[in-house]
Amino acid sequence: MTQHSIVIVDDHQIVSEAISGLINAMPNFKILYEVRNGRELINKFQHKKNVPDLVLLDINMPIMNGFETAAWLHENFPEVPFIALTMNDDDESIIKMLRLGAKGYLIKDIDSDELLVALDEVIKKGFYYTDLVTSKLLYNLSADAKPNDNTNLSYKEKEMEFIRLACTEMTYREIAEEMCLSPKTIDGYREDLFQKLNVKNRIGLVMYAIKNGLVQL
Amino acid sequence: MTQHSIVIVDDHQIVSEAISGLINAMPNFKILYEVRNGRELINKFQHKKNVPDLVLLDINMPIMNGFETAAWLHENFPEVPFIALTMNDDDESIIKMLRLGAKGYLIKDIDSDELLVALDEVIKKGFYYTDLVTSKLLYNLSADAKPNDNTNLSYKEKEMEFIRLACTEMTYREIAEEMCLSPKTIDGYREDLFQKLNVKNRIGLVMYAIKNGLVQL
DNA sequence: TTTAAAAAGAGGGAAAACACCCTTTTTTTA
DNA sequence: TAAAAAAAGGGTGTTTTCCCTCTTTTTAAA
Repeated sequence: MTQHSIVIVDDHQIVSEAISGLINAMPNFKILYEVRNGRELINKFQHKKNVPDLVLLDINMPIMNGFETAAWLHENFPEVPFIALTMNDDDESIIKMLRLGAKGYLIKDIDSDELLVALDEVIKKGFYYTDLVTSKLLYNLSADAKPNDNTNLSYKEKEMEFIRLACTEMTYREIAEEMCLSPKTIDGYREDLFQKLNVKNRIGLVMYAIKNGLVQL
Repeated sequence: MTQHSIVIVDDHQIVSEAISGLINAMPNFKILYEVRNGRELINKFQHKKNVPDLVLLDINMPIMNGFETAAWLHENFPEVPFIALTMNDDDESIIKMLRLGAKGYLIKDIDSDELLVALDEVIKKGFYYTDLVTSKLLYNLSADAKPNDNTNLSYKEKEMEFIRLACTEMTYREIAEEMCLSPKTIDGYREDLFQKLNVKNRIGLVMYAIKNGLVQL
């Protein structure tokens, strides 16, 4: 039986040690070493003998976080699979990690059995995606298929009207006329929305509106 | 134990019967009826007693195919889950079906055990996605993995690059820097494209790019 | 029912960015 | 080597963006 080497990237020493012990207890896996952030991992990887068969990666870390580390890994060692192992269970983190090439995404409260199954699967078939991850993927897919799923962020009637018109070639002056409001009022809508949606300019607003199905194509 | 009712929509009588027999052999499932296409299913659904707990749906059928049927189901009976059970294993079919709300996607050469597992899972937790499906979802997620087939539409490399960047919040000055060109050259690209695509301003360009799949969302 | 606060609408002014002319230089290529 | 294409520049008016302040209307509380 071949023994597979694993590296843990996590700044929480307790967690890191616990996982380490757990994995070392298995005959077919062994922890090569543990590091506290991405920067340390990069240093280690300079020596070929320090490149493991798999990396377990936390997200929240000082100096170089999980996303940056994932990007670096994906770019420089695409043949080394990594699994995100983190507390973050928000959509953005999951999607972001998957985009960055994560072969699995585990929430830290999983039981040890599942972790070992995940390691096994990733080594054997290259990936291990839980139902949570699958559902995020599916949701991501249907994001534009469900235009009227904006119940979380309620847009007022006028605001929606403005957003729709902002996605056309009309100038704000023309939009104001169309909506029977002063251009200055429109200016107010614009500023409010930029702030609320965290965009810099009208292009950003348009892209947001499209990505979130606020406008019909 | 509750017995769950299942309906098969498939024009291949042999397949339909085989699956039917298989499922009826299980104590917790029973086939309510079989139909040969979506139109027949719609007719059946007019009576409330004919609405099952789950639908098994083929894609290639005469009169009303699987996609149309899926769309109708999703629209009119969103509470009735359906699993696509088909020969098509191409990306488009899978993605399309998932978009239409399929709770599972099975290729017809699966063994009977897996079909029963799938039925169980869909009834219990609402969905059952195989590794094949998951991998398609993941593939769909990665933007650069799906090159848009507009390469033939005479957009030069630089032009495409500009269009992509024009769909971000970057200013033209920043785009110029990113592309290692003078802002004035970018200005030229812009004017050419406005003319060529018959748009008035950057918003128009962005909308054109999105509508024509020139940019990935 | 009055009153205070919040929200919507409107405005002034100014810098930055966008859009549109037209001309010149450099590079490609036929 | 001449023509075409790409890159770059000059100048200018318009639009956008981002500060403010102010009035009117709605809403909610006293």
